Amino acid sequence: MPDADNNSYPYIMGSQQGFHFSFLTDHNSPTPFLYNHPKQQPVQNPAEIFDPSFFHGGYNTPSAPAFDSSSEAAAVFCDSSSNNNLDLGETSSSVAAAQNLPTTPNSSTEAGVEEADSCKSKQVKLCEGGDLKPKRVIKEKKKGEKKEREARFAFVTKSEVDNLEDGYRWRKYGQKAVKNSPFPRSYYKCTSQKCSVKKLIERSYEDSSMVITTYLGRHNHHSPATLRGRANAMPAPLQLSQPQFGFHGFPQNYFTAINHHNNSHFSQLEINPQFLADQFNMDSSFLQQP
DNA sequence: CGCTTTTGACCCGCGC
DNA sequence: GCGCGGGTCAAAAGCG
Repeated sequence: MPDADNNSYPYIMGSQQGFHFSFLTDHNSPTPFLYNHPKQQPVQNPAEIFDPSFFHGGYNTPSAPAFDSSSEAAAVFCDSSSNNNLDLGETSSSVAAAQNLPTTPNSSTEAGVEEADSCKSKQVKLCEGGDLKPKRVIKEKKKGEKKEREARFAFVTKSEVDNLEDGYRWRKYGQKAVKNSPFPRSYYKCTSQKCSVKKLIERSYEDSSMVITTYLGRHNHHSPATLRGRANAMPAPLQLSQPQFGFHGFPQNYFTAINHHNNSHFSQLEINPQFLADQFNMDSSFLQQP
């Protein structure tokens, strides 16, 4: 990994039909293209993390509102798994770091706790009243049991639309102020039953025209858009052959670690042009290094 | 009426 | 131990 202080971002860019991509990930990983925080365990299955199916409905859908010919899209990988906690913030902070975004404290705690709630105590999770349902069910967590970190994938898109059409249906379940950013982060879950994929969306503090989208987990079902045949609404999502990507190992030779970001948490990766071309139905000749 | 969004409270890991 | 910050829950409100 030469040139540890190379701060250029992105390293690899590609463009076609008005779209521009860039890729980035962590460097502290046994496998170059995996995000891996120094405190986290190595990722076991790279294929679980890099799931190109996340591109569905995105980069090859120039007629979709968020990806019309006037918009640009930059992609960022920021993947991880096998962590003992679910630190979603890691992703966005990583992305922010990748973009050299400054950080400031948010005001999540300035909202007072004036309301008289008998559930105030963190130890007492039940509301008053014997037969009342618990206000929040605390899942039993075995001691020493490590929570699997979900596969994650993030990219940055230049768009006026926050929630980009990706062919899946999402239900918003939260919104939080982001440290040092005037823009909140929205939390979405896939509405499909038994699918626990989540999506985080926030707008870049540095460039408000850029939307940072982070996916966590893998869909265990097909895109509803695909099933419903929305060819008229938008071009068919990129179809990727599962045997190549999903569960049988990722073709590592598609990537080459080049260097890592100056914050020492990132690697910048060279992506095999042919691979990218294959995935985006592009002519590999368009790929170029900045 | 059912689904989604909003929003404040709660949970929890981490750094100090 | 405490506070911060990120993530999640769930009741209420909104909407088609």
